Amino acid sequence: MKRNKSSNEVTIKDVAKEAGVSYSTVSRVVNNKTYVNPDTRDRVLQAMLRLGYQVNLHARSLAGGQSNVIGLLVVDLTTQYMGEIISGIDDVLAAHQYELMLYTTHRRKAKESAYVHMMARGLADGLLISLPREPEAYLKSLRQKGFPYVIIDHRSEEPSDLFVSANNYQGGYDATNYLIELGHRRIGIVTGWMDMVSARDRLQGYQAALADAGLPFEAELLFQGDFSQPGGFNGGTCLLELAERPSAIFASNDISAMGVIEAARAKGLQVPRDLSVVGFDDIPTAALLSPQLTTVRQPLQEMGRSATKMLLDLLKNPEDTPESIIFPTELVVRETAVPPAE
Amino acid sequence: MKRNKSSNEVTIKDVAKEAGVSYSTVSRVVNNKTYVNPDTRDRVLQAMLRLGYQVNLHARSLAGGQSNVIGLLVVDLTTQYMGEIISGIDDVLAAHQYELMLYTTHRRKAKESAYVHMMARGLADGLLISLPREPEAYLKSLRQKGFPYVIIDHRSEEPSDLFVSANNYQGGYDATNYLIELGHRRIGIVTGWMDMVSARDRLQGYQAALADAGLPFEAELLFQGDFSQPGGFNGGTCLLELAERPSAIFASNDISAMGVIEAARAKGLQVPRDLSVVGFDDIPTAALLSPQLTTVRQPLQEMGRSATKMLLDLLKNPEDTPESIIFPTELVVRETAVPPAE
DNA sequence: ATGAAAGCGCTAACAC
DNA sequence: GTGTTAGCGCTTTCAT
Repeated sequence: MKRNKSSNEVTIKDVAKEAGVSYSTVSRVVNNKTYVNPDTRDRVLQAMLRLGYQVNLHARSLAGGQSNVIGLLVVDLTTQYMGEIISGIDDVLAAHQYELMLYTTHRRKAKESAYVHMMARGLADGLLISLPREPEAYLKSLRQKGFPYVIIDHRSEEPSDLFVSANNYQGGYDATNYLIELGHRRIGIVTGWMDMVSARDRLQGYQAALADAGLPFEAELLFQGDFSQPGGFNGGTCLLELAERPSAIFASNDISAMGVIEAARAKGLQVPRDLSVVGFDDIPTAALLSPQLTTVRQPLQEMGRSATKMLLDLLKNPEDTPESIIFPTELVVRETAVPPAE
Repeated sequence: MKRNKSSNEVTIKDVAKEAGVSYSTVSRVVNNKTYVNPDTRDRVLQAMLRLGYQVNLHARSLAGGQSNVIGLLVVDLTTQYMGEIISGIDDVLAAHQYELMLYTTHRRKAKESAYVHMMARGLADGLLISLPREPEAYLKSLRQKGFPYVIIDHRSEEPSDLFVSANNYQGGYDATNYLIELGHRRIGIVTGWMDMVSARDRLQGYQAALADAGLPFEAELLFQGDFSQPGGFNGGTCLLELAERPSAIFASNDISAMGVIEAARAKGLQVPRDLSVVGFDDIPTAALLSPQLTTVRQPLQEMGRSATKMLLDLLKNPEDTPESIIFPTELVVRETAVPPAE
């Protein structure tokens, strides 16, 4: 079975013949790194146009060139959270003629590792890794190879790792502190996946704010969520069934905040009159809900953009040592948090 | 500059040496199509494991194999609409060990064509094209090559094209008819991009419903939108400034319906009391708004899944001639449309 | 059942 | 400045 896919594809050799030059000259024109006589270049360009030549990226990559593809590892594509990040990534990739190859892990650790290895095998020039679940399983081997990667939304403990993140600790602190300042004393928290640093940081911010205000941290006010709406719903339901019900809940992301609000409604409670809620992320939907969601904003698009820029920079100048970035978060005061009733 | 990327990568030859066989045998084991002696196979498998072998997809593809990559062309990644479709695509791709390569056109026609050609050049085994803007520019060449592709959400006029779509005409009809049945007589419409068949179909459904009810189609009640929230806002604003204001508006997708609602609010009007609104798509956010959006549901995930299945089927059995699918739409009655005041 | 060898299309030395 | 040539890692004949 001879390949029929590319059988009638025009290659560099066809162009060479058409232009009456050797095919390495064509390669030079295509890559335009080395100097080529303007006349020759023109002839080649003409021939390329006439024949409708297109590089074969596989061949290029195999031959030692670059693939001009960036791999992106994501847990799940369907969230607005990811949508925002990806749009940032895509912005800068498009501006630099890079392509995006997407791998969705669906939160399966095994896949995470398999994908990373595959991409690092030549498919991609560099890797963007978002929300890694078990990074140590493969990051070590990437490091050994010197394969470039940047982690998004994960404050890596490994000093040599490059990452872009938001200040989750401060965000958690601010959210909680805002509720405290409004007068709340019993403040519940619905956390995210606790195997993620960002989720832990938000929790620690919550605890620190409590401590700074002289408020006790009570285990019964903590519900381990999973950054999902059902998770938020369950969390909200549990917390609201407590004998001494919290007057406010800090949900570790907007989606779970929406779940919490749903739970409150299911119990006949009104938000914010009977329960104040603060989320995290500030996804586009947050402003569209009614009441509009008070939340902590992290600059997701910007994080995607920065991570991508860092990676491309690394690709261009392997000697560079860019610095990881931690973006500040910002409390966005809207309608779901008010002083407690009494 | 010798490639450093793959310098220390283990290849098929390393495995061959380790296992004491020729490297074509290793290839056979890897692809396990031809028969290989069980013992030999075992030895090779062991060696692969020991060495941590991973195929180089570029080499495979170059040598005439498949890339196991599906290309997806999208206008814009950030919408929930796309998110839903992609998640459907991703579902079935993951189940079949295919990878997803994403190309975002940002609505630039030129990019659309360039990308398609590039992918068809070997990067991808098949193409999924969503919301094409100017398909005729490149579909012809794909057809000539016999390169497999499926179009998503575009009812192609070309009989040989394979597509998956929803019944946009019926959806538009149902939405409008529902408003008519509620008692509305002046019903505005905010359309989508009119170069898209689906947008035109929705409009025609609207017109047909009007006609069937003996209602005139008035040009001033039509606003050409662009499927965006600002577009919906502008449309809503214009329509609500009409001397004789419509009592209901059919927005051609949920996002622009949200814009229409925003416009109504900006004018001090309440939805649905002063204005009924019906959207299209039923994106997840539609149910989260308050009031909840009445809309026409199209099964986006399912559309993504079906298209992908069709494509993979085509890849497996090139002789197959699957049929294009038009999914039924479904009116989802929620809270934004009620009988007109009076 | 397995080995040998010819490319796939391209890049990057190396000559001239 | 341009041509020649040796691979990149793999699949696939063609032998044996």
